[in-house]
Amino acid sequence: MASDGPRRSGDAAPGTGTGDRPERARTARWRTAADVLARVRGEPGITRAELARRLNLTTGSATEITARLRELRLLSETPAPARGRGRPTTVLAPHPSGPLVLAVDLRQEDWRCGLASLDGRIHDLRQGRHAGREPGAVLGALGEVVAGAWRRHGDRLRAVSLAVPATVRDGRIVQASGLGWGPVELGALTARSRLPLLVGNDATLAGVAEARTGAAAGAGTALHLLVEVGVGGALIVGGRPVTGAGGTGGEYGHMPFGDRALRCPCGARGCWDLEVDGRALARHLGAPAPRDPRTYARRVLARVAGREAAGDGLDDVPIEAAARAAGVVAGSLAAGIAGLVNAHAPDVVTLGGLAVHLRAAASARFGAAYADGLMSFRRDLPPPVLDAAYGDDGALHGAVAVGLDHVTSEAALAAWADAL
Amino acid sequence: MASDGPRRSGDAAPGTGTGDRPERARTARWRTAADVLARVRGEPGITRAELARRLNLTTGSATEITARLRELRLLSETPAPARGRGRPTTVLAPHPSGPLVLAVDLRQEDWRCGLASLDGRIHDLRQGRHAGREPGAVLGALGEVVAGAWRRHGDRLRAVSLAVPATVRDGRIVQASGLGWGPVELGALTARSRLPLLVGNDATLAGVAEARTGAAAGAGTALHLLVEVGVGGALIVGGRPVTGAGGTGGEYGHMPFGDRALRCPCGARGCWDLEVDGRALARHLGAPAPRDPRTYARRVLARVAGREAAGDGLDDVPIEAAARAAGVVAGSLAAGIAGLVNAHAPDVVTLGGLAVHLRAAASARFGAAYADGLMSFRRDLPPPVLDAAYGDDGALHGAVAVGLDHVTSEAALAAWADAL
DNA sequence: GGTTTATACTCGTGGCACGAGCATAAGGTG
DNA sequence: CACCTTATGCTCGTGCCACGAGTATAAACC
Repeated sequence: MASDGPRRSGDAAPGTGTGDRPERARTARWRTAADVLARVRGEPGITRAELARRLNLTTGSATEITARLRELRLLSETPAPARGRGRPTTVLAPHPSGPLVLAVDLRQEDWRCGLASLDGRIHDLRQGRHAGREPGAVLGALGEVVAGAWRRHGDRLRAVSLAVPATVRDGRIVQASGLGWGPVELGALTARSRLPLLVGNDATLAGVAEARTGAAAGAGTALHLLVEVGVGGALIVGGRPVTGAGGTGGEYGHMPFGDRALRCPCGARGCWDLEVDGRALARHLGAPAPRDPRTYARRVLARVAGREAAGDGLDDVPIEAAARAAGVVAGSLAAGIAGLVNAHAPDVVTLGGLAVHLRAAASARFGAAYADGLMSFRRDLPPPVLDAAYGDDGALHGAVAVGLDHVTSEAALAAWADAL
Repeated sequence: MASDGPRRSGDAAPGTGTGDRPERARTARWRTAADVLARVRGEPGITRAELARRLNLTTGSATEITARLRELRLLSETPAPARGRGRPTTVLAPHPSGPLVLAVDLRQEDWRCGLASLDGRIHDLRQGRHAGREPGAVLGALGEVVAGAWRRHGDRLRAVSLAVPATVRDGRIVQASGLGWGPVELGALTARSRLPLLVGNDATLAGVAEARTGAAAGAGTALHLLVEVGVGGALIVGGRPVTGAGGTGGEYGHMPFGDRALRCPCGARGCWDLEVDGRALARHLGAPAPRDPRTYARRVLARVAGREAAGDGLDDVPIEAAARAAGVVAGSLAAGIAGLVNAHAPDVVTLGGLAVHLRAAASARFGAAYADGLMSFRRDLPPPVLDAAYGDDGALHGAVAVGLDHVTSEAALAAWADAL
């Protein structure tokens, strides 16, 4: 098969060769090691004995492989607290001088970054506000962040993983309406350090985080939907997002679930986007289109929740009207979700951003519209719709996850070992 | 456990160990063999030298592995036609006494089946009409087919792969509206032979066939849509369909792209289903709902194409009206497809069944609605929409593909070798 | 202090792919 | 027709990995 989405190396696609040297065995050899590291990440604090059971390793193999990984500065072992009889085992943890991933979450107003070790824990969290909105200024600041981490950690830093509030194609930004950006190249961020740069959409990465270790943990197929201005999201299968050609998928807000008479800024018609955010609330309230639909929506929903703020500019909006509008919008959201559930049959649906508040503001209406939109055979056991566990931190944790996937791939482990 | 980490060749369940013995190495050992067989299937008639290049094998490894696979009755080698200088190589083909898969396509009026060898070629194609519509009668006949193949081929038969025009959950039919069936167990088909039984939706499997070796061959992400009564389909990523929990996904026809006022027999509202098939054509023509929407639609579209058949019961329908109705319906189909393309960003879209004729009957309207529904950044290079290459044979070929995936899995190869 | 239990360690074995060198079967050339 | 060129196949020693069986160890239990 041709090159495509899930870029990583040790992948599905019984396709053509990797194109590299005859180094087939060189990477294949790391298969078990990669599995071990994945397990350590999935269950931080796992003991060696437990690991061996999970992976069906004999004790001999476990001894060998942990020794190897310790030697390679990938894992460290510390005595585990005794539990009952038997010889004490050890807890597996990332090695203190093992590989690191720099995860960066670029947001509309600011950025955040953190260094992640192999267990997925984030250290050294930093943040900063954008000085200006221009791509050059923002990327300059991020470039400094990358350079700083590279200076401090040298070869321990193995990848940079970036979450952006934008449509991403082949590692480049196609458009970021929230930032007011058109196409932006990102390669400069790691040009000097030559680190692998992984770029993903923020909603997609938040979905990855939820599916791996968040509210949808354990789900084979999970659907994450993030509402802010419009709807973004991702379908995550086996922990990997389905992002399509070039990674531009996940634009769920541009399915025609809405009024065909409305033209969306994206260029299409009837987009779901227009039915579920602040713009929709304003329409239903007879107000003009808000300049900042996100803040506007939060204010309206706060009003519904009885937390009216003075000077929110909504003094003339009665609570009943706000509640009605929220109900309609929550219904549109739920109906669309039901359609997506019909099509994709996720085990769980997770909600992020405004969607959480929208549902809370009109939960009965939401639940009714959800049930009403499901095919009847799905109603016996409909996929639960859960609030995101990571809140606003999903994108950063998702970036960590994707970065570590890369670093613990067979090829990357082989490279790490080669470098001693 | 949170599905996570780099997922290897295996399958879904990224979770705990396989649950089997410590037979980790026993199956892992077959990784390269599985890759070789996958390649032989992907490129029937491939030579040994070409294979080695594709998989980055040294000539020594190629010698060893082909010898092993020949010994195991998985592959056979025949001299390849010489091409230029150099020592002649051999063509790899399935072994004459290698494993076989029985693929069965259960359709509304009849069934078809064939035996497939490792290269995916179908031998010994048979078919039969259903004597009665009752599940018992139909499954009885299919049981005979399975038993017959098992008698004839014994242990060479390694799996039965079944395509059904139904919603499938965990290998069972949930409902098959075309057949008028409710839930149906299928395990009895292979209870005696104890063969693995793989069950899939027909539209999903047709999509698999198109994505592997049909019109979408080479696509990393492909979307297949089949219109008959309503719309079925599948998103295929890396050759594997995204079928969700229990395999019930792919019900694209039940996304609310349509008129929210219309209640669908499925229980939901506004289903796309209702906008794109014979029922929609009848509505737009002011005719009562047809009893057999599929035949009705074919007749209307034949009329549009100028192939009016006497006695088709449409004598009072002017061609212009039929063309108008077809245009509206083709537009609805295209608009929905555009929405799905926005959400999933496939490399290619393939059409099956009525969808092909619908588009042909109103190609301008279809093309316009498709473009109009795309996000503007997708319009530069929109995914091509192609007619299915396999026509009505997609489901059977897809069943073959899935069956062979199973048979050439590492675990199945280990089992085949153990049985000598 | 002895027993039980769970786990770790040692070591010989088999399997696989590799790499280097040699062998072979064609086409091309004079 | 002898000889060269080219592409490929074959042999064999090597390194690496996980296995399995047996042995050793460190705790809790009695």
